[in-house]
Amino acid sequence: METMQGLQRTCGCGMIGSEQVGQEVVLCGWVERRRDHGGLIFIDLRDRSGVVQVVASVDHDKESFLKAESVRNEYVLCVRGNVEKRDADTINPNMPTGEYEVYCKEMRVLNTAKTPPFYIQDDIDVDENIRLKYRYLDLRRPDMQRNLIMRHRVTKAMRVFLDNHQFLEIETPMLTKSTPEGARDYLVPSRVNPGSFYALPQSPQIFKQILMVAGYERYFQIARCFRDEDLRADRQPEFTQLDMEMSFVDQEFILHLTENMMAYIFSTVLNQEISLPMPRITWDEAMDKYGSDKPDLRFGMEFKNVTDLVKETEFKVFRSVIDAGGVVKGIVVPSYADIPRRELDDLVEYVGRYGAKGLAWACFNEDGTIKSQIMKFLGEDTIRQIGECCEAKPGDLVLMIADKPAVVAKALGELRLEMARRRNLIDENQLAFTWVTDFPMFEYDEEEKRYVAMHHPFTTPKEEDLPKLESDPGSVKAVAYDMVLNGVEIGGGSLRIYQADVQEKVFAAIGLTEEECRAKFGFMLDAFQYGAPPHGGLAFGLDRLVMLMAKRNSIRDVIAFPKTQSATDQMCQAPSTVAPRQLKDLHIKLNLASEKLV
RNA sequence: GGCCCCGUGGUGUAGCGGUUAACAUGUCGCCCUGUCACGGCGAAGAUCGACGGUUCAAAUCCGUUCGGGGUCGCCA
Repeated sequence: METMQGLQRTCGCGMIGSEQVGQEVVLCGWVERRRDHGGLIFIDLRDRSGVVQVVASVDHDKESFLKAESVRNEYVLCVRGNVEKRDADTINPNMPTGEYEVYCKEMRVLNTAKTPPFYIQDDIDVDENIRLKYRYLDLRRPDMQRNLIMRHRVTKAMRVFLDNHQFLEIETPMLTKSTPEGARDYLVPSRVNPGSFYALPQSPQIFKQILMVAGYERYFQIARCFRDEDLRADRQPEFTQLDMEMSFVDQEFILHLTENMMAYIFSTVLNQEISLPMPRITWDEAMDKYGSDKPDLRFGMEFKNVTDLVKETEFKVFRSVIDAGGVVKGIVVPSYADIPRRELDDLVEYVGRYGAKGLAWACFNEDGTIKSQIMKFLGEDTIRQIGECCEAKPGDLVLMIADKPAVVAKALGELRLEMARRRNLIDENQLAFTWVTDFPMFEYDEEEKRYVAMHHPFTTPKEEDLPKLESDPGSVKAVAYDMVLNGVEIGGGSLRIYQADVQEKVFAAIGLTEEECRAKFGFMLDAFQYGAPPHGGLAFGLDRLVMLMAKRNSIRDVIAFPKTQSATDQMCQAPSTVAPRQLKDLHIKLNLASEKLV
């Protein structure tokens, strides 16, 4: 094996261009491919900047040619040679550096490599498990490098923008106090305090609010957060937020500032302009029209409420739903009146997964005729009225669900998305941002039989709803907002409560006693008695944002070392058992079911 | 906790009661001076995730289990 002694890298492989022609360069990188033609060997040399073709031939340098014969994929090389423009008939138009090549004068094999389990290139089709086990090879692939480079550029743009707006980056603790409400905490046992545990933060929420009390006025942090819940394609047990908080501002200021930041990020990183201001929709309207608090606005298909048209019907299915306080809503699928019967059956099953007990359909055929399985119950006139209400044109399909409002929202909302995907109605290049505002303050938890904070209990209720905190908590709206992009929640926040009497009422509404409040966040309530300024903020999910910007389907593709669905790290095999001595130090005694003991 | 999909040479797949377990690619050897998914010739490489059952016979059927993915619940 050789060293780089005496050689200094001059540029990246992907940087080779017209300026270097005729010059001697020193390149370092990995062998992507070797093509051996006998007396002439081509090596595609790759580093972070890209790939360039290195030529080793007996005519130029016998010694490096002999080394090139023994080189294999992913060997680490240092090459000294001259950059030449290729002859016109040997140019490779598929390669950014395809007009040039480097004639090898000296080759050093800095390291060998085992044959990798998969090719280090884009568009590979390899089991995710293998990719995660050999993450260092997966990360060597150009598209993964692009993703992580993009992630870096996004965080850099955030820092530049926020610094320009007088924000300070301040770190908050990783070892902190377990908070009630919300997700399960990851716990860390304390050695010096037997029986006590730290929690890893679910978010820096309380600390950033205390920083406002402490007079820092504008704070941000690119913060790691932890939640011990089940994983999804867009959910990891540890993830990263851009966390922000600011004092002496109102909702308008926060929305304006952060949407400008988002425009700056997209402009800087992707060279894409976002038109501002972003559209806004209230939570009530979003639920009413799209059945979701994170509507995908890249396409229409808004819900139409047809309850009034069918409320007098004798049709038992609708009748009983409406009598029980339910609604009947429909969506129009454009130009799909000729939907196959089999697909309709399939859709019934699809909405069933989201709790809908059935699916009513009406095909408004091109020739003016109508086909519907509920025609015989409602009559043609009513079906035509439904069509008019939904603004269905000839050739369109109307799909309807009758159920409790929450079930209609969920099932019809998912159906709307599914039909848009199936009918190819989504423009993948569109960026549909929207703010969703005026979230409910509380939602009712059926399991615990009490109200819980929808956002978190430090969110301020809308001023005009304060009188309803005790009498009708379910109707209280909060000064809370989410930023949504293409149907994905990428950020959310609120104005916070800074007055003790309001905070007390909110705690009371979610059934927290005074003692519980003291025990859980007495320190925060204390802090707020020493001059808490009005403040608010929000947090962006960095992983999801970068995932959307990089057009990936999973946040695992924009996280260097992600975990699998069972929250394990396939590369380093975490979590793992520990030595009895470590447990003893931590005062921990395991109590595993006997069959799980080794 | 529920539901769905996947697991066969290094990698990706085919095979779905009896096959010499097939194909592509990679790997190794020899040849090749303009390739770029180079090419030609040859070779090696799998007890079909694991365990148990049914059967004369199991990669194939059944059960259990492990691992991966998607999703519902969950995720203030």
